[in-house]
Amino acid sequence: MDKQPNRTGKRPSIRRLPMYLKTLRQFHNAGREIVSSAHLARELNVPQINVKKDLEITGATGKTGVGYMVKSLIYHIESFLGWNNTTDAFLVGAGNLGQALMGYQGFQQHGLRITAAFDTDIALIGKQIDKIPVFPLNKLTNLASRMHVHLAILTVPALCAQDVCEQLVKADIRGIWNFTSEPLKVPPTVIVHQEDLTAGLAELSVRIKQLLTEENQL
Amino acid sequence: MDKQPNRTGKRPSIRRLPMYLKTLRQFHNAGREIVSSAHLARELNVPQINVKKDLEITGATGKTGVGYMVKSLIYHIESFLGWNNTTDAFLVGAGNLGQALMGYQGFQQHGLRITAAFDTDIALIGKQIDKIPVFPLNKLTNLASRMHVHLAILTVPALCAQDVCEQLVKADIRGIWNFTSEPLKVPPTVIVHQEDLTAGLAELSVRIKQLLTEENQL
DNA sequence: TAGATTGTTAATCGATTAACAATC
DNA sequence: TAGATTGTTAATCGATTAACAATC
Repeated sequence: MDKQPNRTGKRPSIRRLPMYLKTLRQFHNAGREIVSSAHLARELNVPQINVKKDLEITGATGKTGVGYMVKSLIYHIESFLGWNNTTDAFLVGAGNLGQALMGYQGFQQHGLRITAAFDTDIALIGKQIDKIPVFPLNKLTNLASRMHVHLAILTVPALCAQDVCEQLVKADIRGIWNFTSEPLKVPPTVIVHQEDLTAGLAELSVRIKQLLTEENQL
Repeated sequence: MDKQPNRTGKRPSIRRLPMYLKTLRQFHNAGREIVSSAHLARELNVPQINVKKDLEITGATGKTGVGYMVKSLIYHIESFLGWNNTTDAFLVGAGNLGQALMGYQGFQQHGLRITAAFDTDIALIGKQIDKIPVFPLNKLTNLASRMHVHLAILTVPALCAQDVCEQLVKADIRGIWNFTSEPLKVPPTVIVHQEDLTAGLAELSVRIKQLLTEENQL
């Protein structure tokens, strides 16, 4: 019987996949057809065994003694992440951060298209930001069902995050990419992915502290 | 002999600390003086044993049978993260994302103050964004040494990231919070913290795919 | 054949979870 | 005394690293 590769697995590996994908696309554009895990490892400054294990979870296979087909790796990573089909998303909260994300062209390369933005600020409503129209927040439920959108990027002020979140749930949004610092309460049928800048800052802070104390000990 | 708590440790725990800190500050403002790990756990929807272990790495201690002093926990978390003293930072690249980060008031509560921004865009230079002055990029080396700044937030376009990074290293910047998708090459005396949006998107994508396939199996 | 590199299994390491004695 | 909760040690789980046979 075929052994199934672990298709559920491994948060850390999943987080590393976009990095491989980006490099592989560059290789592909440069005309390279075959690549070894050692080559990718060198390029990205990651241990080679790590690369091999990460690629494994996508179900990609290579040829012993040769390497992987670049095209095949790209295909397997994209399929594994669901980035071969574009997913439409709404952006909720067209402030500074929201506008920054609307301007980020990279999303479309990662299977994500922001089709509309929503805000309560009258100065923004009716405008287009990076070709994305901004609608009043109360139109969201209606448009979500009409446009079959089930993914929302939440970039509103923390204070109204839970409030807006409940509107999203009512609009049958199933995935929320939460850029606010507010932990959202949602029913189990809705997924929240918390994007937490302060977590990154905490990590950096500790590393800097360590670096400084090490130096002082010299 | 005293046993030293593990002060180096545990990336995942470190990333969770800001969340505890935020809640504890709220409790403090509400006049609460004592809190148990179980209470924090309930509030934040985290397993109680997890809370206890996370707090342990900061060196905080409580009273058996009673709980922790809120003030003491805040103190220990802040000290552990180095957030009791404010660190000055430069923001490099005052585009959409850069402006969003300048506007994020939360940084100051996390020991971080952006004292100046840098860009090559003449339209931005000389302006103030959220009270932060924008200087030409070529002034960075000079100002960094004069203002004793060793931390930079990098929000330039990916294409010039490595280039700008090398200028930062020359300016004796020791920590770089990298918001570009470009993996930076730096000497070992410099710390880079990679803030990778596509990693978060990858995670969310996989979780949504799983949710959808589970539902289809019903 | 010799060298390279995957596929796969085993060993190590680190984080999470569980259990329980100590004590307020 | 009884209940609550920390401090601490042990058990489990998962991710990383190592080793090596298979094979192009």
